[in-house]
Amino acid sequence: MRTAEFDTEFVLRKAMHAFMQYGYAKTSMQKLKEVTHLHPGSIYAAYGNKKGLFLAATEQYQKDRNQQFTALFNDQQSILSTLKHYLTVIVDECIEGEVAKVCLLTKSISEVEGNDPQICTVLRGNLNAYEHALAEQLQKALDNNEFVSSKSAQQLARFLVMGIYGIRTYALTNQDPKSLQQLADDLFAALVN
Amino acid sequence: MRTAEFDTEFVLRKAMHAFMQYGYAKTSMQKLKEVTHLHPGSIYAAYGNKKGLFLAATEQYQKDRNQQFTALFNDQQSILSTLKHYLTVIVDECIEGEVAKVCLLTKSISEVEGNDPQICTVLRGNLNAYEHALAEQLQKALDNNEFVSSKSAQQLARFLVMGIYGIRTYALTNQDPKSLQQLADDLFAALVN
DNA sequence: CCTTATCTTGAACATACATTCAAGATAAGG
DNA sequence: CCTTATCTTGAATGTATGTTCAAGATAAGG
Repeated sequence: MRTAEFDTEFVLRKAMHAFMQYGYAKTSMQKLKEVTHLHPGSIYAAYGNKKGLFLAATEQYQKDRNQQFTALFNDQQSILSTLKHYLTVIVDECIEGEVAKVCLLTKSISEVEGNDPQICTVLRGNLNAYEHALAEQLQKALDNNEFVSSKSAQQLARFLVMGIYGIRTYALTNQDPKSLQQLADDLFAALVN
Repeated sequence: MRTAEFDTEFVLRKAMHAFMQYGYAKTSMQKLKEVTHLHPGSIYAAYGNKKGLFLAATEQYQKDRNQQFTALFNDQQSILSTLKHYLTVIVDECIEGEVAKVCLLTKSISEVEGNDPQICTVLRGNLNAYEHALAEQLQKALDNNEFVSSKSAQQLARFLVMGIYGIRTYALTNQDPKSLQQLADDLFAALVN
């Protein structure tokens, strides 16, 4: 008998970043070999194929994101102030030089849509879960009377994710931090008004 | 002497739709051959290579989009009501079955970012021009006193394109027409309030 | 109507890709 | 300490890709 040697989280995070940078199609097995320090045999033994590795990397991404999200929203601040802070975190991520300049989920679903329905379904599920998590927080904020709104938490969450997706896409055309932060501020204001 | 036989606009629109459906990397020359009814020699003679064909298709896309935009905003309606209508047009486009389900520019820049700076620069230019065109319309609406705002036309336009990018991305996760239309309505309301 | 320049055709090419596999290495069990 | 199961290694494979090119076809000019 023998146990696997490589660190799964290390491998998946390295793969994840390659997929974020180059996209699904343009991240070659060659590249994945290099960044993970794994030989083809090991990759195929552990994940089946490139798609399997991608889906595993996606899962790791979702885990890491969830942890970041929970850590932020489990502090003792008001939900709204945490949300405002969360938006600035996203803005910072969008700026050149960050490790996670884009969202792996939206970038991948945009690329793969029309090519691989299976991957799309997985990504859609993850993104819907994200929207749901935001809706939960907004519902709590409404319950706490942190703000009032004519809209439901679900509708507010939908608007919020739309804005977040929009900021991330806009950042591909304009890297000016002030413009991005202003978008985040305008989005927040539109939400609570 | 001899003149080229194929219809440039036909070819570019066919290529354009293939790139929209499959993305830049996953649209093979094989596929482009099929949809354009052109043989490799003709494609390479006319456009140099796959990238050249893509850039030409992008140019055609921009032309077609500009025409649609100008046609909409040159009617005699108020700018705001035209804008509201424009948003519903975009929502309709997002729904499965439409010829142009996604925006070629944002889809491509998202995919190619990190792979091909040259293509990115071209796409960024096109998207900035789009933002600028919206800013012009909003400035006119402000000048006409169609609405008042504490924000500049430029800031409003930025928020608007963010929303449009966001709706298009959100549509990849949720195809429900009512949800999408509601997003468009909320976006419009956030803009003019 | 012949010439010539240019376009069309499609087979051929080199490369890059995802994937496989057999040989070698190594950790756990007895 | 030997056995055996499993992991690691990396060369090899087949396929798909973008691209080239020489031969054939055809429209314009004289």
